[in-house]
This record gives sequence, structure tokens and C-alpha cells, in this order.
Amino acid sequence: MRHLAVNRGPEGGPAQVRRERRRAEERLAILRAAAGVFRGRGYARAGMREIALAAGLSAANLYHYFASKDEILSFCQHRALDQLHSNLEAARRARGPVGARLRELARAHVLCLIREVEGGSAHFEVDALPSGLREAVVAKRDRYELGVRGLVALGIRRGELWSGEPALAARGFLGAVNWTAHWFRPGGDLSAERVAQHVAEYAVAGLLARDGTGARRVRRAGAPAGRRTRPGAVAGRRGMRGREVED
Amino acid sequence: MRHLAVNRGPEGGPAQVRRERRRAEERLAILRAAAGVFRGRGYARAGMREIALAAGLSAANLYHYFASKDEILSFCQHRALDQLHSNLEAARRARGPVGARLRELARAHVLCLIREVEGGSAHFEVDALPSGLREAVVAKRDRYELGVRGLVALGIRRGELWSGEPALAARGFLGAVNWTAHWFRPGGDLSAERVAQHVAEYAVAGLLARDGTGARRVRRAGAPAGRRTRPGAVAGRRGMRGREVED
DNA sequence: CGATATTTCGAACCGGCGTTCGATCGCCGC
DNA sequence: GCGGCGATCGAACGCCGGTTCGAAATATCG
Repeated sequence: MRHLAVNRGPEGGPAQVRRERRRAEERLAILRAAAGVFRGRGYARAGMREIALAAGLSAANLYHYFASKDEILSFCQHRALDQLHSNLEAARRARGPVGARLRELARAHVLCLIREVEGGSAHFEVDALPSGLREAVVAKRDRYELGVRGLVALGIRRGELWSGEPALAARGFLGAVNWTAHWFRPGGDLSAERVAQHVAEYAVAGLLARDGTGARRVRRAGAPAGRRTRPGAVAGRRGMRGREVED
Repeated sequence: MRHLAVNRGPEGGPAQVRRERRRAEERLAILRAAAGVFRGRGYARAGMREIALAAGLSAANLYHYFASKDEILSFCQHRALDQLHSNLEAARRARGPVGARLRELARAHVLCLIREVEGGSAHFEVDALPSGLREAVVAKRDRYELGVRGLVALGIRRGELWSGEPALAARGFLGAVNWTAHWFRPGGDLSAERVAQHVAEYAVAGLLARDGTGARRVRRAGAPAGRRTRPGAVAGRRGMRGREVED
């Protein structure tokens, strides 16, 4: 971190931006290589020399692109979380049955985790970060979880989904989806797309309205939100007339 | 590992067994303390001195009870896995609807993970073990997963469950259940029993027969196994007449 | 009560790993 | 071309943490 981005004035030369672009690309390449090593050996076991080898440069040179190993992990996590948040926004904006939206969200989530191009599998090593960097990652992850929970709550209010406890249902949903990163190994007999499809199917199925026990409320989508919420239900408190999904 | 269990002959004295019993108890106490530290800080961050402090003895003295830090983790995992296998055996022997059996299995699984008395939360740190100790743990864990998958396959053959792919459904099921250990913190507003109940409910719901799409085959339990398996289904191959659950 | 084995502990060891140092090479602008 | 800045690297540093050492305290047995 000795001489990064000197920024000698408000306006850099035309070649300055070329430099910075090349630098950003190199950072991304390193990030990808590091993500691969993290996935293969876990964060704790992965060494800087190993990451450097995978990225094709020397260990010392890594420190011209990242301040520390923790920062590399932090960037991996932020990148993947940004992708997840983008998926979430798409799911919130989408119209149609909440189940279908959640299914697509789950599918994208799984793909984000197991696709090699992203360093998504490094999410679960949040505990490895020092508190300074961890805070931001945890906050972003919690915001994502709250968004998913909001979608689940919306589905419950609409009567499309069933759940005794939206928070627990959302966590089960996320668990089924997140777990994929623990066992999936690329190159197996199951393609990433196939896995994502099936796991998403399972994750949403656990949320769908029960048919045998409990109230049967499978219903056409598009019913006005906020209706069909029985007094005893655990759905969202307070009225949020304008918003469709709670934060 | 210098002078453990000298074993001076085929028959130990009466006080010998008292010693060994006390030793075993001390080992268990250390195991519990270590499990607590592992849960709180993660395996990599937990130090031997910290474990020793939690267990109430010096760091050096730990090595009179365990050969290494890895061995402590390994024992934690084996203990928890033994518990899980015991649950699995109960689920296999039980009669009645497969869904109910899986729900009870999931409930017991969650409780095993989040109850403090057991070091169950250390399962996910399997990658931290050196290959020698890891093999046995992974094998035992895989056997458990295969057992769950067998139960799922049985439910599918019986027509009580639906799944495009038993292996993926079982993994989603285990994911929803295992994830609990990542977020549950004792002392929150949700009791362990309540969490286990709801998460198990969700995990099984994802397996139950679809009502809208797909074939509807919710049916009274106890139907003979092996029937109702359509030719195209992905259920278990080959006949296993005597066994109800495949290995 | 001596002898032996077991438990305990403070202190030190040492290997690995994240990190830094100092120097060299190469690219870009004037 | 040449000056300077950024990129690169081999080597070394320093710390942290698992592990070991040697001895002292304690229990067990004849």
C-alpha cells in the first residue's frame, strides 16, 4: 500500500486512465484467482504465496494491488454480495407470482455461488475478517437477507406462500440455497444450471402453500397486497400501503 | 502424546478403571469447552491457550488429553456425527409416513447442531482437518447423507414425496437444516425447540408432493414400497425387496 | 512412608505465513 | 534518449500459535 493511485490532480492524463483500467483488470484477475484458491482450500489454509502463484505474480507484488489478505477476501465478498443485491432488486421489481420471483432469485443466487467466474463461495468465511472489514460485509449480507424475508412476507400476505414464521422460512430458504456452495464441485456430472434449477425448485417448494394441512390458499397471483392477512398471522406488522416489499 | 494409557497388562486394577473414567470425563469436559470456543470464534481463530482457559487448565496440559488441536476438532465432529447417525437409525426403524419421519429427523438434527451440550456446530470446519483425520469424518458424514437420501428415495417410491432428483433434494434438505448452525445464537428470542420445529417443517415441505404442478400423490402412508414408481422416474434403481431404505 | 506413575504448568521452541525491504526492470511522457 | 514513476521480485523480518521441555506438585500403590 505504499504508492497506490497517487492522484496528482483533479484531472489525469489520457494514459493515466489506461493505466488505471489495466490496474483494475489486474485486480479483478487476482480476485478471481484468489477466489479459486479460497474455494479449494478455505480462507485460512490459503496462503498469499499460493494466491500469487495462481494469479501469476510474486507474493510481494500482490501488495501493490491489495493492502492485505483480509482486503482480498473482503473484496470477494463485496463483489458477490453486489451481484446478489442486483438479483434481489430484479426480483423486487418483477411482477407476477411471488413464488416464481423467489424461484428465479434462488436460481440466480445458486449460480452466483457456484459459478467459477465469481468469488461467491467466499461468503461463509465472514468470521475470518477483522471487525473493521467485517461490519460492512455483514451489514450488506443482512440487508440481502431482509430483502428476501420481505419477499417471503409479501407472498404470505398475498396468500401465495405459507409460513409459520417468515424469518425462519427465509433462513431455511437461504440455507438450502447457500449450502450448494459447500458440496458443488464444477466438473461433476451435474451442470451448474441443472443444480441451480433443482435447488431453487426445492427451496421455493418449502414456502408454497400447504395443501393437506393448514389453510389452502393457492390462488392466482396479482391479488392486492395486504389482503387475506388474518389477524393471528405473523406477517408484517404496521401498514406499508405504498411499498410492496418491506425493507 | 508422550505417556498416555500405558496399559501395563491385559487386566488393570480396580483403581485403574477409576482413573480411566475420570480421564474420560475430563476429555469430555475439554471437548465441550473447545466446542464452545469453536462455535464462538471459528476453528481457525480459536487458540489452544483459549481452549485451555475455557476448560480450566493450562495449554500444555491439553496435550495430556489430546494429541493435537486437530484431534480435538476431529473428536467433536465424530461425537456429533455419532449422534446424527443414531437419529438416522431411529428414523429408518420408525414406521409411518416418510414425511413425518424426515420431519422428526430434521428436528433432531437441528437440535443436535444448536444445543450447547454438543459440539455439533463444528461440522462445517471439515476442511480444516489434515487429510488423515478428515477421511474418516467425511466418510461418516457421507454415510449420513446417503442415509437421508435413501429415506427421501423411499418416500418418492412410496409416492409420498416428490423430487426431480433425490440427491439434490436431499442436499437441499440438509442445507436448510445445517444452515441453522450458522445463524442461531442461544439466548435469542427464539428457543432452540421452536427453531428446530419450524426449520424441520420447512425442510420437509420442500419434499412433499406438489399439489398444483406435477402428479398429485398425497396418500395415506404404509403403502407397499417399490410401487407407484413410474418408469420415467429417477427413483432408486434395481430391486431391493427386503430393505426398505437403500444404503 | 518411600517409590512410581500421573497430572500440571511456566517457559521456551520453531515453523509457517503475512508482510515489508531494497533493488531492478520496464513503460510512458517530455 | 532520458528521467521518473510504477511494477516486479527475491529475500528477509517478525509475529503468532501449536507444540514440546523439564521440572514441580499430586495421586496411587505396596
